[in-house]
Amino acid sequence: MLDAVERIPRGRVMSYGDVAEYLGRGSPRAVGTALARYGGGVPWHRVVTSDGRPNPSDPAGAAARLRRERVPFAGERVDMGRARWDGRT
DNA sequence: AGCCTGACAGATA
DNA sequence: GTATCTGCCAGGC
Repeated sequence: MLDAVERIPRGRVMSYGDVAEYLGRGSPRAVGTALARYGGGVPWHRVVTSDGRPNPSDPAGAAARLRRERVPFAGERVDMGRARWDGRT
């Protein structure tokens, strides 16, 4: 479950729905819940919403980390389509 | 089992 | 652009 998030390369991000799809099971909510409960020790800041907005919990911190990792930003949002990771590295 | 809540997503107005 | 509705899965009571 969380390994999917751990696999997200530097400079890329994945939406909750993408993680769920990548895992092949669950739903964005399940991913969110799982991360909220067991999300310790994983680059949770690389998980964003489908809009490209960082985590509702720590948007500022996540945005800062993402910027630091050269994640393509589009204003306050992450540039999905470019930063979105398919899972093929 | 049923009911409520939550780090979500997509459609519609 | 925002606001609302519905579907989804997991966890707590």
